[in-house]
Amino acid sequence: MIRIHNSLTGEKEELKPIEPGVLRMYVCGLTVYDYVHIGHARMLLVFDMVTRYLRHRGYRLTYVRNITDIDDKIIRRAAENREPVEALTQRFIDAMNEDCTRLAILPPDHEPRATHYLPQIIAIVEQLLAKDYAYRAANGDVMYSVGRFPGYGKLSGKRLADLRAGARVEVDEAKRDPLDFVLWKHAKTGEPSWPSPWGPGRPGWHIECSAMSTALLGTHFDLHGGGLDLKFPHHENEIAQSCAASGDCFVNLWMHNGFVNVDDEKMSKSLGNFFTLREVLPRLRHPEVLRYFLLASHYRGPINYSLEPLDQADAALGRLYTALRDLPLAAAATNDYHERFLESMDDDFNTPEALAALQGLAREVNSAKASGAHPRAAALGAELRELGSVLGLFAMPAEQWFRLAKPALPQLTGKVSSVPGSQGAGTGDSPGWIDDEQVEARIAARAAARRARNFTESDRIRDELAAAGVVLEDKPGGKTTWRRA
RNA sequence: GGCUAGGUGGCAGAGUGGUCAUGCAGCGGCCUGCAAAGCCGUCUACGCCGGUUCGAUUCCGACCCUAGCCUCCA
Repeated sequence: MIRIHNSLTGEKEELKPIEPGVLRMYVCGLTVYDYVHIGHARMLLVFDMVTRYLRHRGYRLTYVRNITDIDDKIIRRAAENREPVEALTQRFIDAMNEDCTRLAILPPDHEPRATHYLPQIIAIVEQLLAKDYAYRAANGDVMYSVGRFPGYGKLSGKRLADLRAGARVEVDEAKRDPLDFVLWKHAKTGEPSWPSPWGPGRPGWHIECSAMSTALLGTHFDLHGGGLDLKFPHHENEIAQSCAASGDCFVNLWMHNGFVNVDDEKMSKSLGNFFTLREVLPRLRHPEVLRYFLLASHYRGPINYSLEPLDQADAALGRLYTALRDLPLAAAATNDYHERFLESMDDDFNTPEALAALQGLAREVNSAKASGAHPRAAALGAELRELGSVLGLFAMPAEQWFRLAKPALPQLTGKVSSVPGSQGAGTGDSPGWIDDEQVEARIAARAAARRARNFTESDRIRDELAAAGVVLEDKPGGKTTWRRA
């Protein structure tokens, strides 16, 4: 039984598919006017993990993650760059896809773009107008009338009166109620616009998601996700729009992932303290390190981006790969750790606990190896690899992991006033770098010295390699393996 | 001000009414020519004050502190 924390009720609930064996999930994706930062990466990764796990559990899941490719910031950025909106958005969509590929984030089944769904958006606004949930404001915008929707505030635990009292924004003249939000913005000169029954304009942000989710998943589906910051007002508004338009109950379970913080402060574009994936990834041994780091905390809690935990993730993942090393192929064994892994994941995707199970499994593998129980080690190792892959880990053979070096680039931390470039990235051009063949040759020379019991010489070679970032490990039987530090 | 999450050992981070999270780091041992890796063992914990209880880090209440949302934001 899979239990998931539902933001709507604040409690863990059993996952009950609307249609047996089938799940439909919509996740609010990115607004594309800049590169993907670590906060985005966490959201992408969390729902990638959810997707992988639910499918592992046998559900036929349809995963939709939208792209907002028209909004104020996009228009502003395009104007600053003196480039067409479409060129800007396409550039960053391509960049996002590249970043996702690097992080082994599976593509969603559908990735709708707001500008491709104008007819659906217009249709749902018309429905809302017809049902009197919306009105045409004096300035030409179409507004949603929040007061007309009884359930407003349920998701975010807010009351209309509190919201009105706490309103810190200048009340827009066009609004009947300060909490009303825009469904359709009338066109301003020089801005992209589409024809509509209310004249040329463009959609408001919230209505896009209602239109796209309904178009692709229907008026009632299982799961809806996104970052915690979207809970209010974005998701609250989505509920108001979709429920009012369709009369259906929209979404069963709402999931929200926690933030990535820097110096215990939220990382965001507006605060200017964000790190893009393009800055961070070249500083890691492999993107899997970031995946491990993010999975090592529960998806709903905050996570603080800093160097030490990233190094710890590197070491912890390396430990897993060490267990996987030098194992023949075998059928996976099932054991207590397998059970523990599933139980942890079933319990609201407790990935830290699931990783602990993988670590326990790794210890079993190592013990079996040490005691010479090779078939058992191989079977447990196969199990470890299989479970890890459910979390998107172990994308490469173990041996390959140990050929990767931890880049010697300055790390990104603290407030970013000026972001260091990623020049000098790559493993091949660090000072003192020696390639794999040279390493093998030195190891052969050392082996000869050791056979001659010339330990002065063999230790000299080992020190020499250590200086080049290569660590040797002598195995029983005279074999020597190596890894990059 | 309103609402919502949190405060766990040197670090990160799970979890639980009374035996173990886990990883990194430390220490001791085994292994090794010496190392490294691995294995075994081990030391630092549950914000503060009360209450419930045979017993609370875990339940309840007050307090302190932190973050987030209430405005675009994963």
